[in-house]
Amino acid sequence: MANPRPNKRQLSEPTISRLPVYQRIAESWESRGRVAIDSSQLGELAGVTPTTVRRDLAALGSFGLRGSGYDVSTLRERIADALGHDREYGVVVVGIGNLGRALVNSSNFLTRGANLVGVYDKDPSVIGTEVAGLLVQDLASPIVSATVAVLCVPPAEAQAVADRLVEQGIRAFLNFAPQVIALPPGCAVHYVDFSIELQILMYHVNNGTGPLGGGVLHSLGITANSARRNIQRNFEKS
Amino acid sequence: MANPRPNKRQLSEPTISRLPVYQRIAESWESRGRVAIDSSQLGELAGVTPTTVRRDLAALGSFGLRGSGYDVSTLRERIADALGHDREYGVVVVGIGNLGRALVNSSNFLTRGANLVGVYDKDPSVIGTEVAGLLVQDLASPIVSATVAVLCVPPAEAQAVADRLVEQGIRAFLNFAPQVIALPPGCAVHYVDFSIELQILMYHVNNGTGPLGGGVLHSLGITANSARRNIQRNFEKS
DNA sequence: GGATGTGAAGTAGTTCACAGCC
DNA sequence: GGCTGTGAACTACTTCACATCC
Repeated sequence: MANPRPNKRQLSEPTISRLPVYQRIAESWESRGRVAIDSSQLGELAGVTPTTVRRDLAALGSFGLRGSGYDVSTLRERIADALGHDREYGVVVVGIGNLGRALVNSSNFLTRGANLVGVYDKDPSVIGTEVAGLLVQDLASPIVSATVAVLCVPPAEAQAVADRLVEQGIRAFLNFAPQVIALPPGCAVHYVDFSIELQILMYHVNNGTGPLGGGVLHSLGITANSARRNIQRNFEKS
Repeated sequence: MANPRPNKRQLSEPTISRLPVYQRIAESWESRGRVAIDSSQLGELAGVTPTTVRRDLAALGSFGLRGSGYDVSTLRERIADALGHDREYGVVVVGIGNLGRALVNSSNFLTRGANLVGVYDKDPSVIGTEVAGLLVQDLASPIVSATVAVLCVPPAEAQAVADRLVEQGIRAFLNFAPQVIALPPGCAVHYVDFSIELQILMYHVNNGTGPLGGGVLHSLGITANSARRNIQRNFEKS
C-alpha cells in the first residue's frame, strides 16, 4: 500500500466527492484564460451553494483572495494535491464483457494517474484477445500488482473474485456487479449500480412532486436543496 | 408526468438507495425457500447496521414480526410498492458509443419496469444501425415519449442535449457524461461518473489508513462506519 | 466594495437503548 | 426469549450571518 500523505486533515466524504467537480471547472476556466473564480460562480457550475463551496475549499487551507475569489490555477493545484493526483497508480479490470470493454476504451474513465495494467476474464474464448492494448489474462493466473480492481463480473461471482484479488494484494475496488461484497479491514469499495440509479430516479418521478414541482436529485454530493436552488437561479435569469 | 402515489410518506434519500439492496436480498432468500429474515441478517448482507435496516423498513409501515424478523415475500412486496415497481416506464438512451451500447445490452440495467423505447445519436454513421433490437434514430428527430433519458454523450454536449430532451418532455436523467447539467424545476438527474469514483477510492487509499487499517467506503447509502462494523463482524467469525 | 472563512444555528441521518409485542 | 419499532442522544453536514481581510 502506498504510504499515506503526512498531515492532511481528513476531508468529509461529501467534500471529497465534490472536489473533482470543482477541479474540472477550474481546468476548464484555466484553459479558457480566466484567472479567478468566486464561490458563487463555482457553486452555480457545480450545482451546489456558494457556502458549501467555501467550506469545501477552506478545508484545503485558506487560499482564496477576499474580494476576488479563487485563483483558478491554485484551485486546480490544491485539489490535485488533496486528491493525490501526482501519484500514478495501477488499475486492473476483471470481467471483459460489454461493460468492461466499454470502460477500458472510454476516455472518461482512466484519468489523473490511473493506468490500466491488466485485464482479466475466466472465459477461455476471451482470454488472449486484445483490449485497449493489453492481452486478456486468465483470472486464475497471478494478478499483476495494482492498486484498484474494477469488477465487471456477474453478481454471483463478485464475492469470490474479490476474495481472490484481496489475496493477491488488491485493496480498493470499484464494483459494477449488483452485489454487496464483504472485505477485510483496510479495504475500500465503491459501488456503481445502474439499475439502482434508475430505481431511485423513478421513485422521485413517482413521488417527488411537491408544490413547486419536485426535486433535483443528489449524487456526487450535490444535494436536492442546494441543486434546486441553483437550478432555479439559472432559470429565473432566462 | 405520472400521477403521484397517494399518501406515502417521503422516504429519505439514503433509505431510498438502500431499499433496492434489501429487495435483491429478499428475492434471493425467497427463491431459496427461506421464509423470514431478521434485521441482523439483512444488515450483514447489505453492509449496514441492523438498526438502520429497522428504521428503513419501519418507514414502509410496520410489517415485521417481533421475535422472528421480516417475512421475505412481504418484504419484497413492500419495497416493490414503495419504489413503484408495478409501474412500467420508458427509457431512451442518447449517445450510442461503447458505453451506450454496453448499457442497453447489459442484463443488469433495464429491470423492474424499465423498457427501452428509443436509442438516439447524432452521428450519421451510427443512425440507422440496430442496437438491442431498436434502430438508432437521429437525435434531431422528435424524441419518443419516455420517462427517463440516459445520457452517454460527450460532456461538452450534455447540457444542449438535456435542454432538448426537456423540451421534448423528458423529466428524469441518468447522466454518464462527466458534466454537471442545469435543469428546470420538476426535473431530476443522477450522475454516474466513473472517473470521480476512482478518484474518491484513491483518496482513501492514500489517506485512509487509521490505526486499524482504514475504512470501507460508502456508496448506495452504505456508510463507512456501518460497513466497517459489518465487515469486521464477518471476518471475526473466520 | 466585495469576497472569503468561520462561529453558531439548523437540519438530516445514524446509533443507542429499551419498551412492547409475538 | 428474541426481535421489532422508536424516543432520545449523538454525529455529520449544510446553511446562515457576519467579522475579516484584500
